[in-house]
Amino acid sequence: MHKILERKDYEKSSDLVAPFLIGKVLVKSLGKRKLKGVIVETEAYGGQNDPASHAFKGKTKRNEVMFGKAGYAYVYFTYGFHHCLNVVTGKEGKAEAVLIRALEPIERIDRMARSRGDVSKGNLTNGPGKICQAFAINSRQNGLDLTKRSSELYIEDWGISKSVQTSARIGITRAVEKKWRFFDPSSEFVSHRSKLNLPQEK
DNA sequence: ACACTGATTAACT
DNA sequence: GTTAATCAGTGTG
Repeated sequence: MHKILERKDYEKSSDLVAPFLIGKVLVKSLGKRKLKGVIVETEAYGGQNDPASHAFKGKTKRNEVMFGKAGYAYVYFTYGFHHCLNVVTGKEGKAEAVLIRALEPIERIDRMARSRGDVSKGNLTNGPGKICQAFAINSRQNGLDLTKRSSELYIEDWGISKSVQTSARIGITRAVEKKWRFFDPSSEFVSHRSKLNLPQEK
């Protein structure tokens, strides 16, 4: 049995938790089965001191989960279409979170493809909105405790080691100078792959 | 490979 | 009324 991440793993600041989550395994129950994927891309968001964070302007109905304890899921709906999955980090009240941006699918890939409309494997989970569609994550999972194995959503440590590179965060208009995006440069499942400016590889 | 755009909704100002 | 931590499709080179 793989080790499930505990509360204390999430209680550090988001810029530490974000790279820590690279190589960890996201598990989502769907019926009797479990969908699994290795996290290959994350972004850190600060609280009221980060202009790019949803929490920047204080607590609202939408972001209230961010102001709670670490280790809970913050799922938000955006652009009229998409959900995005975050994990609350840091001390209670600081409203920090880590956005899960991309995964490498490893279990129940067929089920993910069905949810996604049978796109190619490389396009199943290479973006935050795509992950939620493939894993059937929506606002019902907002506020879930990720530190219990009985939860329908949690993260495990399989001891997978990955290299981690940083860059500016994607899709934001403020605080663009912060290098708070973390990803595995060798993974084909990272989002915006063609814009990465990486050395050639297959 | 790149730039641009429309889709569609909840929550915010 | 405006905005948004996105995506898929289209057109161009």
